[in-house]
Amino acid sequence: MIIIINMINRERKHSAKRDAILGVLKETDVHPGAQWIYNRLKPSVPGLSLGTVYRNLNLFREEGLAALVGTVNGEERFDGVTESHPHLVCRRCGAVEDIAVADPAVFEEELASVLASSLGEDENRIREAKIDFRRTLFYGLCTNCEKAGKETPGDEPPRDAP
Amino acid sequence: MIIIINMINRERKHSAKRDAILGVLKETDVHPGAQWIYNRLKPSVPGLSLGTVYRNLNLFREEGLAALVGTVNGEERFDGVTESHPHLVCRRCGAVEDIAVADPAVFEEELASVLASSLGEDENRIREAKIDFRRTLFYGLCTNCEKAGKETPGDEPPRDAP
DNA sequence: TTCCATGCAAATGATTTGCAAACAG
DNA sequence: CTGTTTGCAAATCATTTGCATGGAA
Repeated sequence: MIIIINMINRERKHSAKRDAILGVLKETDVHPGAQWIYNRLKPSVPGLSLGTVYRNLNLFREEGLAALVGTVNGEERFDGVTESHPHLVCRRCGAVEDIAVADPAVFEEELASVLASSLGEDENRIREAKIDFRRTLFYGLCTNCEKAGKETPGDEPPRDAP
Repeated sequence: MIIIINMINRERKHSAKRDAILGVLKETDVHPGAQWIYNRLKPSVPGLSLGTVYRNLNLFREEGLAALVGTVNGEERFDGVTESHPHLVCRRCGAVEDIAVADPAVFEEELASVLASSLGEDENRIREAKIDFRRTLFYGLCTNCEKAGKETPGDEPPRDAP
């Protein structure tokens, strides 16, 4: 006899604020953190609170509607595009950019096979089975900082850089 | 005429605590955070304070004696091996393991060429010049959690996982 | 009605920092 | 001596959480 105990039956209800937060995340390409989204939305959604942004971002992540790109300067940065793809983190200003690979799925496959071929065969099979997802961050200068020139001071490098 | 203004002439002085911290970091393979190092050292170095661990870890990073692997559950994890190489982050317990590739340098080269071949030629040249380093994190089950079986509950997945 | 969603503020946790004392060169 | 390193505690900063209220089904 199988007893399914539905202890946590979390039915989602509709919410305008939730929609707004997800909307911003899907529209922008800055890979924002919670505070950025909050600032962006505050004017148009007066009653909004920062805690709500945090709560919903975590919901989105659990539901697979959003992905975490990584931590930059201690702040978690999100992506409305959930398909795994590579990112560039600017070592000067901390901006996060998409790296426009032709086909993200192909890119991920090739990543996986680079890993596979770098491992011994035994270890290879072991690892293959265990790995769920990859996160590839490249560190360098974003397009803006590139233009500004390497000498421009002012911004500190992200403290999360290697 | 060249004038070198040595505004910040930070001469490093010798310190037993500093040595101890770096020593632990070089000896272990757990890719520890500051607290772990502190706990490890506290018995043998009674006067040690957590702030000192933080301060020295940051020094090591600036000097290239240590590298930041990434953030797991909000905690920064360090590596005494500074040569760039791939890591596995356990999605159950948050452990960080080295992935034993045959030759890290070769692996990094291949990563770079996967990226290069996924970009258009123009974009390729642009990106090549800009990227300083890569950080590749793989998420899955660490060796211990693999053995323990997928059913074992108890640990939450790292909240920094994608 | 009945839960879910939210605002608000307090709580948490990791990391940083200010300051005076201890210490290395 | 002089400047660096440290302990300690307070300060920061991002994120989470408790609780009472508002809102959706």
